[in-house]
Amino acid sequence: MTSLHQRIFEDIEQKIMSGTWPPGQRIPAEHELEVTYGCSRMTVSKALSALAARGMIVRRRRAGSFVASPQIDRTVMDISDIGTEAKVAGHAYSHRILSRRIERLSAVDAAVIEETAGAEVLRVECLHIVDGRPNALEKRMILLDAVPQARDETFETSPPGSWLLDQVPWSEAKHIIRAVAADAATAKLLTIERHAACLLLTRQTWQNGRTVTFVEITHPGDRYQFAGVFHPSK
Amino acid sequence: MTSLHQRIFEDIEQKIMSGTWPPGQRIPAEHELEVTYGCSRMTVSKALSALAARGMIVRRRRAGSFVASPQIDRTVMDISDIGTEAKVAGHAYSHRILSRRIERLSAVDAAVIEETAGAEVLRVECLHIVDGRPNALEKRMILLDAVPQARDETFETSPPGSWLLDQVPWSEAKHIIRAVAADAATAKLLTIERHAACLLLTRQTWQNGRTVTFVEITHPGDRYQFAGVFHPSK
DNA sequence: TCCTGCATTTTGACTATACAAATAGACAGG
DNA sequence: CCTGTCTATTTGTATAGTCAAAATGCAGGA
Repeated sequence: MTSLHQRIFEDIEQKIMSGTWPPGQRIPAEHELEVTYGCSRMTVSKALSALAARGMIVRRRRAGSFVASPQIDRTVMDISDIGTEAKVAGHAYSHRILSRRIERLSAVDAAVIEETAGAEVLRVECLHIVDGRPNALEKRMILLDAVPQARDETFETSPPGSWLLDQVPWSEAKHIIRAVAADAATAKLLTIERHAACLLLTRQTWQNGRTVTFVEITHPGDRYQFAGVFHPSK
Repeated sequence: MTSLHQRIFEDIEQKIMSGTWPPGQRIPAEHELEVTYGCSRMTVSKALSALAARGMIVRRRRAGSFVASPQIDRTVMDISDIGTEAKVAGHAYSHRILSRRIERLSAVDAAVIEETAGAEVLRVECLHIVDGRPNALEKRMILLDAVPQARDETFETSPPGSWLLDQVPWSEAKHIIRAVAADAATAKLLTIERHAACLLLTRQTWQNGRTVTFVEITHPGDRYQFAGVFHPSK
């Protein structure tokens, strides 16, 4: 029922999503795929073009086609500092792990993320510091079923978010953005006043239908914003 | 330098963006475009497929290809009520125009939206009410150069946002989302407490490089959220 | 060693054609 | 008038080629 170019598309997509073909991996040339799928080059090309349009692969003449690096954050929107427009240049970034423990998913949490209660999760709290000021408080759950290698990870060298991006090459994500008043603990950590307006970003990430991680990131409202440009073309 | 299918794509896109071909308009069949551009059907098809992938046109066998309805809000993210998950069914929606006046763009505002000072703008303030509760305060500027027909529009029957969607078929948009504390006036209008956390959505919309409108929409933080699902595939 | 130019590979663009699938609209029958 | 059928149109998918453009990596020369 599904067309051939669609099947090829999904086939390769699956290989990329599952990590079988990691970022940077070279994809067989059109001519090779033409043979493996027993079809014409146009059909292969159509599938690869679609993958390129989605940003999953990068194509370069003579060099070949390569699995692109995942950029989940970028595809959604940029998170930029309100004050400084010069966001590209020299940011002093650091992070601090506040807590880290393994526990079993409570019934309430399980309902929220729509997974089965009792599953082992790694809970991490992390404070992100940019140019000396705390700019985000991250509360994360990582499903150890999906990412077993997280069990022994301390996240000291690289924060949970970017560490996960390396471990789980591609995924599906759902974002929710809300405005909330800071509670006492959050206010203290972010060095803002209690009840100050904060941006709360919630992101749940799946890989092949299984929840990988669920994270709540609180940004001080007066310092950060989400921005996105959406054009029909280009 | 640009490829032919790309030229066809841009050609048709321009006709749609400018409103020459309004939503619902039927696009010449592939066979006709094949003649007008003097190329093969495959090339035309590639351009039309790309337009369909971007959601600018809808294609149906035997019927033809049609200009799709603009859905700028949808392409970005859904705005959903936090409380009720049953958002599809019976919402009692109404709006109230709080103020409406034509003035010239101040130097400060001109700098913000990167347009020339002195341009005539229509300023509208509008309160959106859902199920009896105010859910958004909208402060909008409409550039009368770009939308002259707004001069005599009262927005009583249809709020500025949806009215504009009808007038300006397609556009480019930039969104910024921030968390802010409600000031006294806003709090009163939205019937929330002063300093309560609010989601502030700022959107600037262009058509063919000219600013059409600039709007700030304030939502009560405890009642509303922005949500978006982003998947690499499908 | 480093630079330059060239050959070869790989993607990009396009043509011309063929058949399949869907369905709008015309037409016939009750 | 309603209903089912048929047909012509239009898009969807695919093949099998050609020529062009890019650029890698090698070979040869300074």
